Amino acid sequence: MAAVDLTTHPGHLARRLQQAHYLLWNTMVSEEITSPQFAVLNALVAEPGLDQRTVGERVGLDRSTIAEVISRLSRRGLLDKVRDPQDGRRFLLRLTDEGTRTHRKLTVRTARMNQVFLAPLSAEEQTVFFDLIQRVSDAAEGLRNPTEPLTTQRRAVLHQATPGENI
Amino acid sequence: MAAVDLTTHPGHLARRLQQAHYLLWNTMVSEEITSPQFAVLNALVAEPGLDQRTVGERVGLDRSTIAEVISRLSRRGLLDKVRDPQDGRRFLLRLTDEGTRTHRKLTVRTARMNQVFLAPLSAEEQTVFFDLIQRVSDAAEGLRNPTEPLTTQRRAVLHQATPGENI
DNA sequence: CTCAATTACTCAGGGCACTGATTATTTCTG
DNA sequence: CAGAAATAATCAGTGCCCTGAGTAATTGAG
Repeated sequence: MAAVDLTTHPGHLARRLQQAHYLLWNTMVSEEITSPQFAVLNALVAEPGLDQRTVGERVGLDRSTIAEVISRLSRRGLLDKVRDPQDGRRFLLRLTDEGTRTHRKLTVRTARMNQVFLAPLSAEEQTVFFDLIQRVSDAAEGLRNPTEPLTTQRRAVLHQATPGENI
Repeated sequence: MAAVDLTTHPGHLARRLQQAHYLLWNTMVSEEITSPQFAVLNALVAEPGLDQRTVGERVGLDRSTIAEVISRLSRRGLLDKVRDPQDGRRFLLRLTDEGTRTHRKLTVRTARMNQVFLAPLSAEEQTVFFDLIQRVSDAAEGLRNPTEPLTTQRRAVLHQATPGENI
């Protein structure tokens, strides 16, 4: 009888929100190209010639995930990967014509989907929605991604242990 | 130059929010038990003896995912799975003592984590945050999960095509 | 009562997401 | 300049998440 109410758990809500979005994307935007893939295309439309790691940073994908996503996009012929002559560690990424066309097409559909997705909220509520989610995400990101090395206080916040217990 | 601003895309924000949560969960709650796994434990504390499908419904996991999650929890000895004598298709699920202990332990840590996660928001903002996310999720869920069979209007909303284009 | 539909679960397959370890290249330092 | 440290990418491993297809058991209609 010590069950908690998950509707007050932001993590659970976040997961449900993403599932809902996934679903809508699938029916309204594309079954081929996923939302993270679109984010990568979009980043490369804005800044052609970025390297893999930086694209990942722009769209919020870690080194392993971005590698997979890019490999799929490359396999589909939507982008080209060439070694940076200036720095042999990097691969420079650039959309193909097909990639650019796909991005343009999906941009339209994505806008429509966002409208449907956000339809339950008024215009002001939508603004608040964006603001609140962003603030929470940024703050959590900041906890992990220290400007200064881990402070004693932040360490305390993150790792306060239940005395004598560990999972 | 037709790149869009992803910070106004709810799907992108939802993904980032979930990533942020995942991270915090890992450092503040458990590296062994995931948030969806905790949700399942929680559902079985509230209603012991549920079958697999119903647990999935309670916590928002589809048939395939719930099967995997439950198989992991069962492998770790946190729950028992027995065939329903009344209905040979079902498996009835029940936490072991170890499962109950784990749930109790994680409940405390989860509460602490939620506090840290939501710290950037005032109390009123937190309420709004929950409300907005829930309304959006429920609405999207409703689009897919028809009470009445698919209406012409909803079909129109979901599948309006760009004339002459398909991905 | 029998056969068809439904229901619970499983399996195969594709994609996202993270960590820890490894490799290749560049950069920094003594 | 040589060796150490840092950086970009890869790989292996685990887990979540969905769809479509398949299996076994139950239910329901004729």
